[in-house]
Amino acid sequence: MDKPVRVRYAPSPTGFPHVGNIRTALFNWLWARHTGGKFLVRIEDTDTARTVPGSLESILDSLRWIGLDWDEGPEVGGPHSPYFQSQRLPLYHQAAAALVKSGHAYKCYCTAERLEAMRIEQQKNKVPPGYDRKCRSMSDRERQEMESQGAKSVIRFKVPLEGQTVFNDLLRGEVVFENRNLDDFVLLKTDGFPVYHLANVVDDHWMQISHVLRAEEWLSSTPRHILMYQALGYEPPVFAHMPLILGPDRSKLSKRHGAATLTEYRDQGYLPETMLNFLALLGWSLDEKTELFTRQQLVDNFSLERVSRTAGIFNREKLDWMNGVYLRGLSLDDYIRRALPFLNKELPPDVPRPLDENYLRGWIPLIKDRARTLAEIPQLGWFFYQDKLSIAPADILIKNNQTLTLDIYHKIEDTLERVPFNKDDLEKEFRAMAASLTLKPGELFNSMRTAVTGRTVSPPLFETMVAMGKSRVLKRFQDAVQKISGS
RNA sequence: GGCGCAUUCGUCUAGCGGCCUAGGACGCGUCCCUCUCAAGGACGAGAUCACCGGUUCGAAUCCGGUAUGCGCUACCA
Repeated sequence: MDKPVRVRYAPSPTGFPHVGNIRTALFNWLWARHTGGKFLVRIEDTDTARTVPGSLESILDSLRWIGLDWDEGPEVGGPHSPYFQSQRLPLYHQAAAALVKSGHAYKCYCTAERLEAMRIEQQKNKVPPGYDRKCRSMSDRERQEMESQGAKSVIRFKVPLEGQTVFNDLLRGEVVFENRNLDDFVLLKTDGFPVYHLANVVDDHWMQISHVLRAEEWLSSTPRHILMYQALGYEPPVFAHMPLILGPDRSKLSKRHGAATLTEYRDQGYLPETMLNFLALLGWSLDEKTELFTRQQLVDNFSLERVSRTAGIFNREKLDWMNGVYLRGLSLDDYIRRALPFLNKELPPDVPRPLDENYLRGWIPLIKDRARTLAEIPQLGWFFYQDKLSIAPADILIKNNQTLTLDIYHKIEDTLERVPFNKDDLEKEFRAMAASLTLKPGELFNSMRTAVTGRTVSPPLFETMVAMGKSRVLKRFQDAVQKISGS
């Protein structure tokens, strides 16, 4: 009885997809994979004026990056090719012609200027805006007249003047619209391209879409679509309107909200598995506690019934936390492989490329648990490469005493020469030194940390020293002695 | 303005009539661990469930209204 599940992600190439767009794609994909149905991608490129170069690639890249593979669509084709609306124009023309013929639509000759003037007038008079249906009641003679003058026309849908349009939203239940609140919207523009509503309905029909899972912003236009399905004699799909993702200011996510596109998150060092997990959880939940999901667990457990109805704000802090969790869970090899692009880009340019792999394998484990994004890794490991350190005297002087510190640093240098250069021996030796100097370990270690790393915050001191290598460490202490003397 | 959708800790959410003196997570605070920072562990602050009525023995959960927020209101999608 139930039709096979066929869902689609239908972006328009008018900009780079943000997390809200991709979340919609994700829910469609999850529903298809969960049910064993098909996931299609269809490009709604009917607005030639607003098409943004590069956005198609960005859309497909985003999908690929988080692993949403499509069964039909661009690049892979499919039984309903082509999957670009700009290449399916005859279908829309046929549908529009059929609607005109059956009396469900009509040609409208109103000019943009008249429409504009009408809107201004409506605003002035505080009348609900909308097309005034001037051309709806034209006689055949008047139409012939316009045609013979070569007047440009659009095709508008003839919305019933009364009655209600009712549909059942899977998430929101029954939604009722009064037809009198709808105006006669445009189906086909003067340039011969369809408007979203027409193209969308026609394609969803021919592509046998079973469920339309789209953002809530479309809820208000759904009655138009239902009316078209009825007029065309198509069977409507199941509708489910997903909650919006809001920016920090609680308005619909848009360009204004900064790093909102998915590829920007990639460039900022977030892992695709983080984004997949996080986006899934923004608007969907399994139970009261589970937060971490593998791709397979999401596929297994996803259900439309558990999709939230309320719009949510994208919580960057939680994203950071989750990315840290995933980062820490990576194997060292995987971690290095993913960090490499960021290291190559951000580490000092005078460090030879390719980066020495042994050296990497030495220090990366020390910062592995400390980074929350891949982009932080070069920052955290910077001092493993940068030999010229700038050091504030206050951070290196012990008991704020130059002579004492100098004295201790000479001892440190002696010790370093003498002791086996491994973590345990170094720690044992320097703890003993601190004790013999009646210093707390921290007093000595923090000063040394500054000498070695140029920072007051670093991974554990002796492991850092070992990873860095004896000669480099000795050099840094020599430099430090110079600095202390000169301070 | 009209129409629609929504409303539980700062944020994401659990809850689908009694298990709720409302649970989890992020963030925040305190403590433990500790050479610093993380990570980890423990504890804690934080929501009169938007408000007002109603239904019911009993309501965060059902109904009505109000308020607020958001969305739509193009020859954009």
